[in-house]
This record gives sequence, C-alpha cells and structure tokens, in this order.
Amino acid sequence: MTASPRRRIPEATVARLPLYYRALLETGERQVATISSERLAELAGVNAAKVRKDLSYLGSYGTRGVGYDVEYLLHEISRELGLTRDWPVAIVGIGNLGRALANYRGFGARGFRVEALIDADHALVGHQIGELAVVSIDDLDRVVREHNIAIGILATPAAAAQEVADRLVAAGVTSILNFAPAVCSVPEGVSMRKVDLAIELQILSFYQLRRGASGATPPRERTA
Amino acid sequence: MTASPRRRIPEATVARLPLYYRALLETGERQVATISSERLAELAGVNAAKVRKDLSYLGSYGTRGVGYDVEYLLHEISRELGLTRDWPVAIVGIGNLGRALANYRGFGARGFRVEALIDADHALVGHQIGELAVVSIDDLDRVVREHNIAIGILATPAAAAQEVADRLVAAGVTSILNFAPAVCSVPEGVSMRKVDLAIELQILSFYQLRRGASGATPPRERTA
DNA sequence: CACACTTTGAGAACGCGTGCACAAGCTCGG
DNA sequence: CCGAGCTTGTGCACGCGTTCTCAAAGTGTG
Repeated sequence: MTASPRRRIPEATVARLPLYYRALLETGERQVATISSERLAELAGVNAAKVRKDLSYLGSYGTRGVGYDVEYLLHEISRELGLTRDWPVAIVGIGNLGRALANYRGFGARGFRVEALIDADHALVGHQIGELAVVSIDDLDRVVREHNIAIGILATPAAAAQEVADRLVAAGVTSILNFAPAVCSVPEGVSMRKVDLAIELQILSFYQLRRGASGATPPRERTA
Repeated sequence: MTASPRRRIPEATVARLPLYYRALLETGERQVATISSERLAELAGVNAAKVRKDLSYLGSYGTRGVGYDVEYLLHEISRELGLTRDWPVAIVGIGNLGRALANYRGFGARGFRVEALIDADHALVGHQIGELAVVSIDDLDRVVREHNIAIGILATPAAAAQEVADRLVAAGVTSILNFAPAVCSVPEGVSMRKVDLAIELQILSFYQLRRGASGATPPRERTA
C-alpha cells in the first residue's frame, strides 16, 4: 500500500498537511462527519483556496456542495504523511533540550516512538529518563540498526553536530531533525530539517525593532 | 548612521541574516579580517549569489575584489537584527520544554535575557529554576510590564495557547515565539513565529516514506 | 601606468507558491 | 424532474525569491 501521489506534492503543501491533520482530528472528536474547506481553513489558520488546492494534490477527496468527509480525509492525510505506521526515533544529545524532547508527549501521539537516548557524556550513560536509559554514543551504530531507526533527532552542542549527523547517516538514518545551532550537511538522499531557537528570536527581534523599540508604539509593518 | 534600511528587506533574507551573523562571529574569532561571499556562503550553508543579494539589501558594505570586512559587516547585521541591545524575554508554561528553554544558554549569548518564568500551576509557583523563580500567571500582566518585556515565549499545552497569547498581547508583548501545537492568532502589529516539533517530524516522515525506505529495508547509500 | 585578476552589485529570466474567479458537480426542496 | 443554492476543483495571473550572468570596481604586479 504505497502512497503514490497523483502529482508531485509541493513542499509548501506538505508543510501544511500536518495542520490539516490536527484540525481534522479535533473535528472528528466532535463527531462532525463533513467539513468545508472554509471551516478547515479557519481551524488550520490558512485560507480556503489554499486548503482546496492543497487537498487537490492528494486527489479529489471532496464532494462539491458538501465538503470533505472528515474520517476519510483524515485517513488519506495520515497515509500520505506516513502516520499509519510507527516511526522509531533516536535522540542524540541528552542535555536540557534532549531531555525535554525525551519527555515530550506530543511525539508518541503521532506514531513517533522515542526508542533510544544517546549521549557522549559517560557520566550520563545508564541514567534513566522516563522508560529509557541513556546509551553511549559508542553504541550509536548498533542501537540505530537494532531498532531500525530511520529518523534521528539531533540535540547536541553545535560543535558536535556535524560529526553526530555523519554517524547517524552512516548507521542508516535518512531523516534528521536538527536542533543544534550549526550548519550541518548531509548527503543526497537524506532529509534534514533545522530548528534553531536563537534564530527564531533574532527574526522576531528584527521585526520588533522596525515596529518601534519597546512594545508601546503602534505597528507599521506587516509580518507573516 | 543609516537607521532605516535602504529598501524593504525580504522576509527570506531576514531569516538568513542570523546565519550570516553566526558564521561571521566564528570567522571573527579566527582573526580573519575580510571574507568573500563565497566563503561566507559556505559557512552559512547557502550559495554565494544569495549571500551577495541578501547583503546588498542592507547596503553596499562589500569591497569589489576584496570581500566584506568581517567586523564591520558583523556590526551592521547585529544592528539590523536588533542584537546591539538586550531583549528581556518571558517564558510562559514551565513544563518539560519551558524548563529546557529556561536553562538554554543560547539565548543569552544573543542578548535575549530570560527575565520571567510564568506558569498556571500553583504547585510550581515559587519553584526556582536557575536564577529565576516561577511566578503565577495571575501576575503575568504585572511582571511583563515591570520588566518591559516585548518578546514572549509560549510553551504551554495547546489548549491554553490562545488565551495566554491574548494575555501576553494585552500586557504589551508584541512578539511571540509559539511552541504550543495549536493554531493561535494575534492582532495586527504583533509578530508570531511558530515552532511545532511534531509537525517537523511529520514532514520528515512524508519524505521518508517517498524514499521507499520502508521499515524493514536497510539504509540506502552511505556516502560520508 | 597598464594589465591581469578578483569579487561585488544588480539586471534579467525563471520557477514556485498564492489567491482570485468561475465552471463543474452535488444536494435538496418543491 | 427541475432549479436554487452550496462547495469543490482548477485555470490563470501575479508577486516573491532564487539563480545566472556580467559590467563595474577594486587590488596587485611589473
């Protein structure tokens, strides 16, 4: 049951599918059977035309005059996003952030099961966090292969990021979510998404500045 | 002293300025006086043409045949990003993530000083985290005003996000970094950036699926 | 001073994503 | 069975961002 898209799905659309998914989940829980693109747009925080275009990339799952069947659409999106299966995940770098991620409930709910916690600090190895014990980075390769881990979360200091990324890739990981504040390259055929908290704040700071320094002055620029 | 940009700086460019900033910092520490767009591009993980175009929005700070003066460019970018001043920041929602953010060193280094930790759980109020004590959400308005906080970090559960955002805005916050997995709207004149960890994983999952790396299949190629 | 070499800055072409507008298609009431 | 009323699906135009390309402008050498 491989999901074969009718057309190539634009990256921007892929990034919105999870929003629709979440909105549909909430809607489904309220026993609502169908939903219009307009309502879905509202729940997802986008506009209706975009919703329709996005969903049309998945196929014609709507009914004109009626809307979209919530359960069916939910199923189609989750299949498209690979949420019908479980993804074993490893977190490398069990510092402040890594520990928070390890305890984060939001992952499991979508089929992302954290199955390994890896750190270079030997003082940390063996330490129990939730239901998992931290393992040494020396065992990275073995652990990744044993659990068949395809997705890795990188939460190390910047200096270690590239090396750990290389080791993850060498062990067979093909998707990396990178929290380390460092530029980090992966070979063709491996996806990497970056989340940099300090950068986000700097972007906010930029627009904050343009608005007039200290939160008292009225706006002038529009931001996304 | 050009206090305002020569032209409107594209959003995409703004998002890359922090990358250049970080790359230039590292370069400056190595006592390198000038840097070419090509080298800077390499360090920032983009291409040289983009670097030149981005920097040209700030003004003509380069010298043909030579490159950019590292210290000068660093100064110009930090001014543009508002990193020459300190930004007091409040974190609302002191759960796993909020606590990790409170302890994160990366913020302070860029002038973002966490000055308030706020939570709705009365059992948590008064609890010391690092150098700060958690304060009640009942005091949100007072604390935000007292510390002149313009930037808020939202790390609450999804259900509370919109209400807390509203309260932050009411208290004078005009920039919000939202980690809550919920759609959340703010009035015109307030910036909000969203970081959703589960969504990032779902996007990775999508591409992971398309690569044909089904669960059982071992890795593809290892280059590195 | 002239010339070879380097590197920036920007004009122009292109591609992707967004939003508008509307035809196509469904439901339902009479 | 027909027409009114919705709502989807998509063709199209537009704007933003990226990339290519090259003239302009600097350096260094003999």
